Amino acid sequence: MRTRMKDIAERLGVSLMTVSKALRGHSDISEATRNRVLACAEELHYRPNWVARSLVLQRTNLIGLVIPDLMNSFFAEVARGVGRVIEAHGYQSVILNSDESPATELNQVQLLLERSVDGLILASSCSTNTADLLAILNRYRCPHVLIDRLPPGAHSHYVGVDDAALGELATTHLIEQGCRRIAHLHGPPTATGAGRLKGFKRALRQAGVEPRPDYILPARHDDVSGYQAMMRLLALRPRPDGVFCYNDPIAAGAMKAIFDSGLDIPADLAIIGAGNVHYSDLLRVPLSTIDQSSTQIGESSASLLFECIQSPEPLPARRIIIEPRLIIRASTQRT
Amino acid sequence: MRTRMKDIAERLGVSLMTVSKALRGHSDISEATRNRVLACAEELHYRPNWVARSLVLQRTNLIGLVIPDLMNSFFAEVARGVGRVIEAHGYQSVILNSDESPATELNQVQLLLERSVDGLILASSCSTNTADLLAILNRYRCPHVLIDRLPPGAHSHYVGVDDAALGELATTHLIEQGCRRIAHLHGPPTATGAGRLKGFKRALRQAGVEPRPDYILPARHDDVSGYQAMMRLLALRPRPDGVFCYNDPIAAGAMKAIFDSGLDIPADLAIIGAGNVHYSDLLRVPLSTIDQSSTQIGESSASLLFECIQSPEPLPARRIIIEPRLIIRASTQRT
DNA sequence: TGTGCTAACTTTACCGAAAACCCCCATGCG
DNA sequence: CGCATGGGGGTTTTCGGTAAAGTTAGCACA
Repeated sequence: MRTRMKDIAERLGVSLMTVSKALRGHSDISEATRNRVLACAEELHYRPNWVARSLVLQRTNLIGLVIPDLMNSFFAEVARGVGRVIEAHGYQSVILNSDESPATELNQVQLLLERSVDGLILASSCSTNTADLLAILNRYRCPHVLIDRLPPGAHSHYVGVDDAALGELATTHLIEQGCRRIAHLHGPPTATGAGRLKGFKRALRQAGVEPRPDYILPARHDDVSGYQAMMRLLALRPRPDGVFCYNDPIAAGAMKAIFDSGLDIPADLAIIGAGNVHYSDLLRVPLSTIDQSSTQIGESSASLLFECIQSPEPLPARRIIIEPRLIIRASTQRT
Repeated sequence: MRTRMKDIAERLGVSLMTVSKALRGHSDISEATRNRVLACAEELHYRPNWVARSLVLQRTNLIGLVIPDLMNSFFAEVARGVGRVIEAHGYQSVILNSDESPATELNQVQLLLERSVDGLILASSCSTNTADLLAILNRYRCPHVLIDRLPPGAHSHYVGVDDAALGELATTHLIEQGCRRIAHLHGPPTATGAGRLKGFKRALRQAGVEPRPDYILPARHDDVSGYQAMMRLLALRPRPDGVFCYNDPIAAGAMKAIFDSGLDIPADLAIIGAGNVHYSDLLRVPLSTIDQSSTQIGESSASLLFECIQSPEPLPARRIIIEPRLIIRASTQRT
């Protein structure tokens, strides 16, 4: 049986409250008593029970982290960044994988709130139907920070990259590398996906090229879907000579499709992704990508969340927008 | 303010207990009363408070998952497998990254136990000094399953691959591919690392080759350390012509080192890893590896953990050993 | 001698839910 | 009419800890 404060109190013949105060270094306990309590606690291996403490303090020291895909190294890095910051504050995180499903996500958020997590960091897979999600978040008045994806209509704290700028940066780079028939494999229909698509189109128009609808195809979010989408793209005539992919896993899958078709990267097609996952550099052809400072997103969102948690009243919504950085590797270097 | 059962009770003019029973479908509440309670709960958006429930039920519906490196897709896949099983049971997981540090891990396990998690799944980074860890686990009598790494002296439940068999399988494959000067980059000094090393040596001796000590070098667990270790290996004369790497990230880093040195894979050196992370196939040269059924490890360990949680008394320690499977790709195909 | 103050504890209330146990009244039956 | 039965609910205690409000003894001071 686990030792409780009560056990220590009985053993020492003092009241429970004395033990409680002594353990927390309260001032009105004598040095002698405190030492007796501490020694006894040590001897009985006393450890506080966080559930009980949470109930009375109305604080669980737990935050929820909901992300769409832990297998994507981008989000794994975000999680690591979050973990580093919160563990330094004595917090831990419940990490949930929504698998890009808005329904699953809604359910997971609901459960986290029932658990009374002190805060929430959420990379939402919601696209259009965000009302329910936002309603729940508001009802619980639970501090939360959205990351990577900002659902339309949300006026929450947000940390992420400027997606239109990201799309423009990637696409412009392809144009500068001499690509003329540029395609886009877009991801899930989130604000992030929409922003990148918008930047893609804007860059093309700025270069005097009208985006071709048949060059814009949906993928999901993983390499398998990237492979499939790329195969369909390769069947088109004229074939694209450059592809901007929503993220690196899709780009990696797309590259595999290109090799399997006997084509060359970047000679036949240039490829660029987004996210700069750590293995991009190790791929068959090192992948050009747009860095989104994944670890920094994690750390910043966690820090921001703590400000919210510590603030007695809600803070005005803050947006931390990270500048996308172009990482040029072999997959786009045609010269 | 969040709705409590008490609020419903007051609003309806019944006792708190009536509400509690009605919500849980207890038999001694009339249909009429139950419906009134349910309607009111709906109207006030009542949601149970899990902290309070945990305190009285002595059950948090939370399990702890401690892994050495979430950035390694192998462990991300394990986490996904665990998540799938436990969420179906209404559980969630607190995921912690020990970063291959035994001290961090010990601390994290301690904290999880203070949180009264109902169970623990642990891929321990402990090598020699496992006494503290095992003592704590035993003291709390918290059901736990070790995965991937079985510390010496532990008589806990375990799910993992037969590491000696894995090392032997990988090394034998290199021998069969015609490699004669075979090196090994071993990982952290865990039982897993030791087992793979043992299998490596055994395979060599079976082929009548005495393992050369200078061909056995330590790496940590990530691609960066794999790169560095490989660079040292490449400086040796005669140069190895085959390398078995502790895991895929190390192998990926090693491959990069080989390319950076202007050598060819597999013509100059054949490389094999372990873990079969999902991007192995997308690397510069698709990586041969040993599959460890990561998702299955996650699912099996979670299922086993639930058996422990549900069993009134401790189950005899069970070991689920998964057979390693050889995945042959280009990095070892010399013919 | 009485008063006030303070150090060092103790008591009481509470956090939100669940379980054990008690209670009241209607009904049935001999 | 008296008693057992049971449906439908209420009271109290418990979980392990915290906060605020007592309580007691000892000492200083007028």
